Amino acid sequence: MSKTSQQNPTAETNGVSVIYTQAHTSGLQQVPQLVPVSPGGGGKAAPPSKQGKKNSTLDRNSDEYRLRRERNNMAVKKSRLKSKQKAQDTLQRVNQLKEENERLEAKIKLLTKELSVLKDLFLEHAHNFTDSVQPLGTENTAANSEGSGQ
Amino acid sequence: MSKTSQQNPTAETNGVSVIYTQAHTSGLQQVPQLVPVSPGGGGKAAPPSKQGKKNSTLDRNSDEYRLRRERNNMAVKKSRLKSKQKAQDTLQRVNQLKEENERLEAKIKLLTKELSVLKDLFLEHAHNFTDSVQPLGTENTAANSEGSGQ
DNA sequence: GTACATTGCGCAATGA
DNA sequence: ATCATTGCGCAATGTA
Repeated sequence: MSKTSQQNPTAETNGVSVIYTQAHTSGLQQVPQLVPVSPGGGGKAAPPSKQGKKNSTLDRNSDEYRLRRERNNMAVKKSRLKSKQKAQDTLQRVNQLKEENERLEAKIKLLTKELSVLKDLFLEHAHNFTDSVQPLGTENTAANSEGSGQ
Repeated sequence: MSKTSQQNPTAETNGVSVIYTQAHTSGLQQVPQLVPVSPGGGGKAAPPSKQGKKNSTLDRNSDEYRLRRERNNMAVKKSRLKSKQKAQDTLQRVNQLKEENERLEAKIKLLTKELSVLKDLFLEHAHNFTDSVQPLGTENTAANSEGSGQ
């Protein structure tokens, strides 16, 4: 169910993303200087009207912009890694708990059996036991003290 | 830790994505017909060389393209929802297991105590017990049958 | 080969 | 202003 491929890490998938990640640093500046609406992902680009202010700093060509983008990309990667790690941990926790559960159930089974044996032994010789005890004192036989629990 | 905002569902975040999701249907067709390298997300667009074949059907203007894209977008959304659901289920499973664990531990505690009481009782009257039993037969006293073995 | 499912990635909005 | 999260769309890849 998938686990064998997983695109290239960091680098590009075909040979373009890199350009945008490093281009501005070198002299490649192949950035489209006339992008109409940004065909890419969740990106926007140019609200039909209203661009007479901070556009200078926010425009795609700005170094500021690229810097911000790159930093955010790092943050995103980091965050996603963390998220995946957490998910994996949770999954592991489930297995851990399942194991412990089995362990506990086994122990319960054992204790229950042990208890049952002792109780049977008690009943089996209850008469001899009480016969020999009752006459001597007035002690509590407690044959039913804790019964069969909850 | 986030849960209050969550951008607009389906619709746009600022007023552009919609164009790409529906534009071709209406008459807006503001698609950039000269996109150089695709400034968007993981998108590529034009491997420096080699485009003399299926580009006609794959080009951004193609209705086929938009159809495929839209379908994939749906699939992606669905897949991500499923993924999140699963994660949540896993988390819930953890809590469930933790509860059961506590329940089991409590039971073990109870059983242990019960057993301890019975054993004490046994030892307390062991002599009387054996006195009355041994003479009759050669039965196993079993006072240590299961000991404290875990 | 088509259709859907997953996954890595970058963008932008928004939370902290 | 900085980083962290999150919804979203794209494209590659996997699966049926």
